[in-house]
Amino acid sequence: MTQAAFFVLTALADEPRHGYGILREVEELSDGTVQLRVGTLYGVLDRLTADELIVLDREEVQQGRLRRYYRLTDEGMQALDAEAERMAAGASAAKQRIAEGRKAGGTPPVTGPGLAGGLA
Amino acid sequence: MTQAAFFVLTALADEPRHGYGILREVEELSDGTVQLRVGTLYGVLDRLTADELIVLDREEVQQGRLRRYYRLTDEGMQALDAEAERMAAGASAAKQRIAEGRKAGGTPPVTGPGLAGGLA
DNA sequence: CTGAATATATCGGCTGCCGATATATTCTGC
DNA sequence: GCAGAATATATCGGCAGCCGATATATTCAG
Repeated sequence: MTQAAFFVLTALADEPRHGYGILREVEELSDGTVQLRVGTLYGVLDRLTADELIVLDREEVQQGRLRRYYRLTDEGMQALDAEAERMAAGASAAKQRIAEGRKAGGTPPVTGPGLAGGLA
Repeated sequence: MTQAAFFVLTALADEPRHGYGILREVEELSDGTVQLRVGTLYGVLDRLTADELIVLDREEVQQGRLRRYYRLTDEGMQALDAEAERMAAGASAAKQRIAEGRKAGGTPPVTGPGLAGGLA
């Protein structure tokens, strides 16, 4: 599962949303750190639909604008749950290793010699 | 940052490793859920080196086989830390939404200023 | 009327993952 | 001694997927 797909599923996890709504929701729920692009969205939506992780819930015409709402399937919910689990485990493993690396002495705080040059 | 890059950085977080060692370490630390491929590895290694997130630590010839050890730079450590934070936050957000979606219209979540982001 | 926001969708370029492939040494089993 | 697996490096081409640019259409603010 790609990052984009994960965040689309997450945005749909609590309630059905339409494309543009997903775009804003992803940015909001990630605190602005993830910016799902328009060009990415529809490809992801098509793939997730083909994989039956989401389905077209309904179409509404509101104020002259078409809104196409998608929602998670049970399979999509399970996939998201599993992926969230993997991500949490990965993040946890990384943090643990960072801590181990710091105390392991193998990484002396190299703020001395090499840092003067900075980036090349 | 791609998934592959994240796991390579994680594998290097506690101590320097060589390519083949990274391959096995990623599989082990992810409990077999992530399988970093050989064809993926060297591209990732080159990119991370170009970005100065890792550096070539040393080269050893052990039992006739060349071992090329890489280690994290300070910048790489910071990047990994930041990425782990983002992943933890993403996983946490997903799980929270799954719960909200399941109870579907229950008590609105009172997420105050201190969001449940799983901060370290 | 213009520009921004809302809302949909497509296309081409580029990045990046992965299977296949190549090379070389050591170790295990027969 | 030889075959096959494991260790260890690296490259290449195909394909999937992200993203900027672009197009269309309506509503709202100025």
